[in-house]
Amino acid sequence: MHISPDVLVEALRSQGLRITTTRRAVCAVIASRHGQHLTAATIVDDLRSDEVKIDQSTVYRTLDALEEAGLLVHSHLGHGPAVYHLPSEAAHQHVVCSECGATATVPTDSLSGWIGAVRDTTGFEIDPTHFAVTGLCRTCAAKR
Amino acid sequence: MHISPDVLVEALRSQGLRITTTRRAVCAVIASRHGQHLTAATIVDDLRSDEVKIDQSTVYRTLDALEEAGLLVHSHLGHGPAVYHLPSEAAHQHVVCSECGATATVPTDSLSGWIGAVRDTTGFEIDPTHFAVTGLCRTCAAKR
DNA sequence: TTGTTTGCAAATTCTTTGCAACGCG
DNA sequence: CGCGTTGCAAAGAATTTGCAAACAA
Repeated sequence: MHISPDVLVEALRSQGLRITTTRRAVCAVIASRHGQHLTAATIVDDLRSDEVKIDQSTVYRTLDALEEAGLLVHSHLGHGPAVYHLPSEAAHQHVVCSECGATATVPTDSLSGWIGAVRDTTGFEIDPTHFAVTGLCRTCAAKR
Repeated sequence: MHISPDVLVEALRSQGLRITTTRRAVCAVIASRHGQHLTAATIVDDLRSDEVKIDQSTVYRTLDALEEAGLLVHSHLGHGPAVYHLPSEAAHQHVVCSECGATATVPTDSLSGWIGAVRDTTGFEIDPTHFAVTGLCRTCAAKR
């Protein structure tokens, strides 16, 4: 249930990218908060409160680099910022309450039948993890 | 396969809202382009080229009013602006190609099994139409 | 008249980009 | 040293908001 920042750093290196202090720092945050819904802003705040000086554009660029290296994926939970996580945790579909913002996840494989049907009828190869679906959580649905 | 602008206008009236020239104009565009993927910007452009002077903020506010009246729904096709359509056409799920932006739709009822499973396991009542799912269209998938 | 709407401009939110200075390899 | 990276500031895209003037009821 833990990942070492080094894995991320090494992957950057193997892509021919330079290992800088800021990239190390971003990798450290991702590793330490592994499993959480990380946003670019969260990372910036985390680092700044750790007295690391970093610009948000650098964070976005580092996140992009990690994503191109296949070490990170992001998804969009309704409105608001994109969330990043390790691909190993990505085999789930995000479900967000449009009323209160609560989130839940369901295993993506429960959608495999539907994905196959879409492929057959439209030719689209669906990646259900990139965007969340919205709905109402139990509490908000009850209020209606 | 046609809707009269009057239906929309009357619905606004029955909500206690005032019928103004601009609201009529927005309703007219929605009615005339019924079936298409309408964005706020499209409506503004349409009206302006029809020599109707209207501000985008007014369009957004009118769209909100129509949506609250239950006459319109919007969904998010990946990045980019929200698209609006009549609820009668809403019983479909949007599928967008993350590479080229091509869209397809699939009937929502093909997802009903999954929606039921999500309700049972998480308590969430999913509205699959509000956000599109992304993937690769046949052409872009073939390029990989 | 009076409370609702409108237009305009400015603010917001999230993300990207141009560019000169910086620092890894 | 040279080119990839960074910080900064500004640009962008989509949408929202504050406010005084305009207008429907």
